[in-house]
Amino acid sequence: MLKFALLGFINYRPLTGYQLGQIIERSTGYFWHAKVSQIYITLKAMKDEGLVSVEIEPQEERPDRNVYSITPAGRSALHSWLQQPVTEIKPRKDELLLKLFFSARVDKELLLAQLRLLQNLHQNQLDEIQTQAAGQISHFASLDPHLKKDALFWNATRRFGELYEEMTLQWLHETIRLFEEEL
Amino acid sequence: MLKFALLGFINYRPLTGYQLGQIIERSTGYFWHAKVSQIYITLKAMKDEGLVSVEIEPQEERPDRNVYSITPAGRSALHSWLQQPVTEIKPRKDELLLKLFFSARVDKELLLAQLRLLQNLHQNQLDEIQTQAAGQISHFASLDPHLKKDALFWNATRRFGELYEEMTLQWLHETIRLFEEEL
DNA sequence: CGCACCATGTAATGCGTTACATGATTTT
DNA sequence: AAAATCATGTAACGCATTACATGGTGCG
Repeated sequence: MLKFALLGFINYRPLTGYQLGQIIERSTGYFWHAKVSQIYITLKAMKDEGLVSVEIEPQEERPDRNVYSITPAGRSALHSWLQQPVTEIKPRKDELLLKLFFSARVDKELLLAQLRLLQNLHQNQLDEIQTQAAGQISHFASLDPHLKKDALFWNATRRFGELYEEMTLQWLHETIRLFEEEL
Repeated sequence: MLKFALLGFINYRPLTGYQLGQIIERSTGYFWHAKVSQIYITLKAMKDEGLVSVEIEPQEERPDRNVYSITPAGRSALHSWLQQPVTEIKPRKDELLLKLFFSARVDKELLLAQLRLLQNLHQNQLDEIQTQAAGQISHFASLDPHLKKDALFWNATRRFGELYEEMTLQWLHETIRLFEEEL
């Protein structure tokens, strides 16, 4: 899966593993992520599969940069992946909900403190999505008129993140009130 | 992590790996899941750690049942895990959003068909959470008056699932309209 | 007749994380 | 003086999936 995320970005322009790490963190961060170490491993596998080609840019005083470009095979793999519909809901894993599920015997105040801390975290996340992420999208869209349509899609995913955080905040609010009253 | 999910359920009563698979599927399904094969592996590791003990119930005509019970060490591990707060938002991975992010050049009708299919899936999921899951909770709560408080927590996690599905349906609705008008 | 259920498990593979290693440059 | 940035990678470990293997019971 990470393979296709990398392919998607390299399809815009040639990139190094390091750059991919930064781009993913700043753009798809709230619905897709990867550690740089894993990106390096995956890129190497993609090269062996023929999906990308590498060009080594020698540098002085720093390790050489490995710049990856998409190949025709890579482009066709990306396209056929994009064509394939998502036909089922992939189950998620949420550590907080798992913990909460079994928390009937945990101290009430500890629990409430924990939920209030999460309110802060999610409020910050929401703010970032509404300002930084939105700004990022309009910035990149302005670089090239061909990216106008792409920006529409980037924004649709950003919008999901926004709604998700708002929903989570609402749930936290509800749950805190419930626990305050019923425990 | 799965370790604690299993521990949490075994803490209610002794269970086999097979039963755990069913229980997880029916109760925590929308925020935590596991394949039975992985459950067997994890239970064995937990036994070696001393968190659970096994009793083998011989059966005729069927494989013997391995019934796992929680040990004092297991109980203390569960408690200390429950005490530890979740202090950061674990990044999620959403295949649909990843695909959508790069879908600017995908055929409009294909895309809309795909999103409408997802509307169905999420509507079904919402229905299940509102009927089957809610019923499951009140059923188990009625078995033992000691579980009243637990039911409050089970329901809080169920409520998250409900809000999540409602939010997703809203986003799908929004996104479909946007694409119908702007593409 | 075939499928689902009960009940356990192993082997191969893939994906991901954490920690480690190197080392100069720029910013705080 | 310390931390972050640039830039790559390996090794060990943990967790998850898929496929395979066994084999009786009960339902439509």
